[in-house]
Amino acid sequence: MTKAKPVERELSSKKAELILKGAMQEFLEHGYAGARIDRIVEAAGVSKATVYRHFPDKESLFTALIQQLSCRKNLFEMHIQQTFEESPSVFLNRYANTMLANVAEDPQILTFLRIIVGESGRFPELARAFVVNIEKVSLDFLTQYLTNHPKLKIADPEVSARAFIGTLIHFVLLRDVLQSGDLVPMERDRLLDSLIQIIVH
Amino acid sequence: MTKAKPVERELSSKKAELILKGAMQEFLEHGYAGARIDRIVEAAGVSKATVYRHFPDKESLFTALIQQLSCRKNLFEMHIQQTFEESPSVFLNRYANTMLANVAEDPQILTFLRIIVGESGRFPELARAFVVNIEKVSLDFLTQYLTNHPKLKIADPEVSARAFIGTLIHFVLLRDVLQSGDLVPMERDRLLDSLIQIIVH
DNA sequence: GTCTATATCAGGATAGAC
DNA sequence: GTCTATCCTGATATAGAC
Repeated sequence: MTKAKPVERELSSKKAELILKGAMQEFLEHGYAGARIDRIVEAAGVSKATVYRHFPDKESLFTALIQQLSCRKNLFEMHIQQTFEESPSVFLNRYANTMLANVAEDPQILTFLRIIVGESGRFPELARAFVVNIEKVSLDFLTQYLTNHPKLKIADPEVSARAFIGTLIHFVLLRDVLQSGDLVPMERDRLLDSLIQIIVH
Repeated sequence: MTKAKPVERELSSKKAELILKGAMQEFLEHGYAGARIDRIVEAAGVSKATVYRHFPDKESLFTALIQQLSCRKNLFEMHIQQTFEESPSVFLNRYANTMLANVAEDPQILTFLRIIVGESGRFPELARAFVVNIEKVSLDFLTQYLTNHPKLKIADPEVSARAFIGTLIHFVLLRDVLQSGDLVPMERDRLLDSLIQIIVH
């Protein structure tokens, strides 16, 4: 033990970040089986050998990328102000609109959702990371809110939270993910207003 | 015009059915890009050339198969008795349980859902066929029911139908598709009972 | 550590005999 | 209409120079 290493080594070198960045667009656009290492190489501007020096194989690169994305994408944007002085209706409306706005302004979220669901049979760990990092966080937060707000007397807040988020996810699924909003038309504001009425009584 | 053909020709020959059957397990198991024509050939017990004589290419085979499945799979089993003598709570409970039972007893439905969502970016027509044949049918039916049942006075039945089905789909998505029921636990009967309370007031 | 060059093999699709 | 045999492209992964 002559000399301590200054820093153990930052988790990913510059090249590794380039690779992950290139891999992101490739996997999101083409899915796992459809993704081509050659295109990742080209997008990242590195050689193929470098990719394989950083990641053992295609599968590892894929899971590393999606795990990272599950932490970063915040479908519901949790930094929302939560004050009990505000009426539940107003808060829930802002909460839902924030979520819908996130989806609208970041189309990558849609392809991310498609991948998570589409590959959930072959990569269940990725699906579970998504649920823990995004769905569970949202459900727990909303359950707490519905439980604790002094103006609310909700019989089963956990189910109400599920109904609220489930309806929103289903709406996004039909309209944005499956691109079928015209086949089952529903105006956003009408859905939110009526839904919130149902939830808060 | 010497003699009329006895029957114009049934839509698909025996071989075509074998091919579709083999294609079903292959596409459902591996997705579009991951599916291998060789394995379809093997499963169907025909030669590769025969496949290409019936279907121009892999994409046509895929869309033909999924379109067919969208007509056959009846997620919500529409043949439910709809009588207004029965209370809404009982009916909705049976309706939801029928849907959940369908999912439980036919695991192919799950892989079917994964494919529809996963490939909805590249094959939007398939997603739209699914929405028309399954989602829209269910939403319209339930909207009618909630509108017309004499015991119900629902402010916005269309939204209530969306909330009901959306919550169920979301439940199936988390528990069965994403295989994360243990991460966000929720007992089925509790969800149904509380949800129905919310919907029918 | 990174590149160039290549091994190895499997994919979708087709030609031509029968 | 169906099969056998094959073409050609492009995939993942690695060897070896620098």
